[in-house]
Amino acid sequence: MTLDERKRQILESIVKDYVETAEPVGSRAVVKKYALNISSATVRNEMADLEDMGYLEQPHTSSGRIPSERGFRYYVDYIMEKQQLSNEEIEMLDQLVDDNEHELSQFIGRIGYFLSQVTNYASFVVVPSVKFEEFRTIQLIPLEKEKALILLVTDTGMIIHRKIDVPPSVDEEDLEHIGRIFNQVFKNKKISGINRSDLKYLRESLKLKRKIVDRALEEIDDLLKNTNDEKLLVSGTLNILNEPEFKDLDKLRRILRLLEASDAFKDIIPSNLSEEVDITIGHENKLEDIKDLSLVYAGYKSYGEPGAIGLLGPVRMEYWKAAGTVEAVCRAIEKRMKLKKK
Amino acid sequence: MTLDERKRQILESIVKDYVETAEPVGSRAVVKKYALNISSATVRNEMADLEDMGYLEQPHTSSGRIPSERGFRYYVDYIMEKQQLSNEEIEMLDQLVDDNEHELSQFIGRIGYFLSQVTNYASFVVVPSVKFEEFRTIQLIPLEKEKALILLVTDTGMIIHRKIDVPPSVDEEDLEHIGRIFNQVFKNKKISGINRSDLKYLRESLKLKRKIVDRALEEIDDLLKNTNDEKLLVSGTLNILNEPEFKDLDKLRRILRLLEASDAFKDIIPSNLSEEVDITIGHENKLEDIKDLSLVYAGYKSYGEPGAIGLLGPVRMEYWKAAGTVEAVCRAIEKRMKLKKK
DNA sequence: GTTAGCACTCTCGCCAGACGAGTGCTAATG
DNA sequence: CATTAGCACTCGTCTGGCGAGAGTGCTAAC
Repeated sequence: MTLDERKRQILESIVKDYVETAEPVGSRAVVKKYALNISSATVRNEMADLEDMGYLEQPHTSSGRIPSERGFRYYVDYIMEKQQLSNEEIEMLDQLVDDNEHELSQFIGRIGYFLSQVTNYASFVVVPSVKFEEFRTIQLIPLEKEKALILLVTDTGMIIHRKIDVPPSVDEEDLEHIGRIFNQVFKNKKISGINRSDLKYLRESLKLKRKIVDRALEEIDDLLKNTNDEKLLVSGTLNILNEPEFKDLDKLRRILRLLEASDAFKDIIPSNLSEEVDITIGHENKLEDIKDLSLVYAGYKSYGEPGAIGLLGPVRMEYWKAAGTVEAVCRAIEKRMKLKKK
Repeated sequence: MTLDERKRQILESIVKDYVETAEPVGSRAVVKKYALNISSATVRNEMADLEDMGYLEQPHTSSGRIPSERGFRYYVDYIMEKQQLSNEEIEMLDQLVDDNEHELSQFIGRIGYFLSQVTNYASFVVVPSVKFEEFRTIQLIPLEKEKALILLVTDTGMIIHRKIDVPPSVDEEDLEHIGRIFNQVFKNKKISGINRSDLKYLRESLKLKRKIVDRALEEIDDLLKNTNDEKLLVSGTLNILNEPEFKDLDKLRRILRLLEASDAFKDIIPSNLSEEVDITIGHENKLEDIKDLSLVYAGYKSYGEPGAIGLLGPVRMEYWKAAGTVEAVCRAIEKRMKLKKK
């Protein structure tokens, strides 16, 4: 598994050059561009060795070499150093973290956008369902005739709402009264802390309005269930248009479709998420459609729930830049989480 | 300007065939496919005439003809009949209209999605800023330490909110008190109806907390300003990948970029919106980037404010289907608006 | 072990020729 | 006089061959 220093240098040169140009790299190019003190013939010998070992491959007998997926894997594991963000980029990121006005999920969305902008790949973010702790307030707000809005605010500042029908027998004043009682019961309660006696109390205080109370409870239950699913945000999908490997329209279409259908997309994200940057290359991915794409991703925690953030690009990807940026972005999310807590 | 019956039939045949196959149409094909009782030679003569008049053009001297933009224009103006929705489609649309749970803007979003699904073109919807009439409620909800949520609900069921900082001198009880007073002043008031004396009353009732009151007012003002911009929703952008005219990657990229950047996109929508379906073909569009696309669109009213909805496709577009669907969808929106009002 | 040199391979772009779809024109027809 | 059959002609596309160029592998010399 270990390569001598020169082979590593040559492999690195080929990776860098191929990522940049998307063309097979010849022995002369390696010597010239990276100013090694050896002749092209030597490089040729080494390249032949590297090919035997499976790190390089030749599209045709008489062309230069390109790194195989295994070659990229070796590069990523043993040679690559993550590239730090530029000062400018660091500043942009800091600004995102400091802007405290927006909700966490919005912040994470912006982080995703940042990621795709800086790297020129498609980014994805899995925002975990916010398992909030307590209700902060619950309200019933009359709208047009026979309609009202159920509105919940959680301690995390998330707002959940739904419009419901109100029986004609319940007038605005009733609604207000019911809302007050609801709020009394739920306010600052943990979700798990709502017990039978609370519900009983609720029903008894409002027994004349049993119908509307039950309806509201039902809706609240439903709302809590439905807001529980994690969200997937994707941005920068059009970046893949720039990659020459996707000049094939059919391939392109498949990938863009995939990126648009978040359901399918979720399957591609590996489940063993650590907080370290992880990389899967080409056929290491399980899903057929992305066998010629690579993922660079990492996990993070949002209120204790695991989320994921990462990049999707061609196998011929600037892994150093991608990994560096994903790492920086993860640290930024952590920083933000701490900021929130204090 | 008027063509005799036979020329119109031939033009129509060529349009239909070309839209279907994206290939130049030959004289024989016209006769065969559309079972006209004339020979191909006659058709050739007629086609030559139509070309002289500018309704057809020949990509190369020895190929069939394709409709020119002028030809499409003639077809759309004088020949086309809008194709009605299928029963199945009508049912889907009715279901959308009847589902009363969601907010109007969400409904319109779904309508846009429906439009793109049914026609296989990219759809756009301009949702006008909802100039709501009255505040239904206004609340201040304490969150973590020194943070609170300003929450407005309008009579249209729209919810606007923002997190603000609270000076440490203001505790939770104060906040609740302030919220109540705010609500008292604003509740069921028209925006325009909030006058100096209201504000004066507000300030005086809470003069000890002047700082937080001013801050809140400022934020409310800002919120109202910022939620005032109309939204643009685009869906089905990937449908254009199916059109053979966009196999040119560069063209494709430009268009997809355009569709993603809503700012630029707004410019393409003509401003003289009637409630009739309108069509602009190719170079009739002002914006350079869509000179080889066509628009099929119509205006509608949402709470009296003008919005727009339409389709974007290649010049070689199924105008009959597109126009029929846009029309149906507009009627659906109208229907929904009436439903709301009663 | 490294390097210079050389024959060899394979791709790519270019060109010529065959093919075929479709036209325009002419002359014949009702 | 409109319509039609027939035919020569045009032009795009497909195919195969050819030369140039890039890059290799191998051999022999250092």
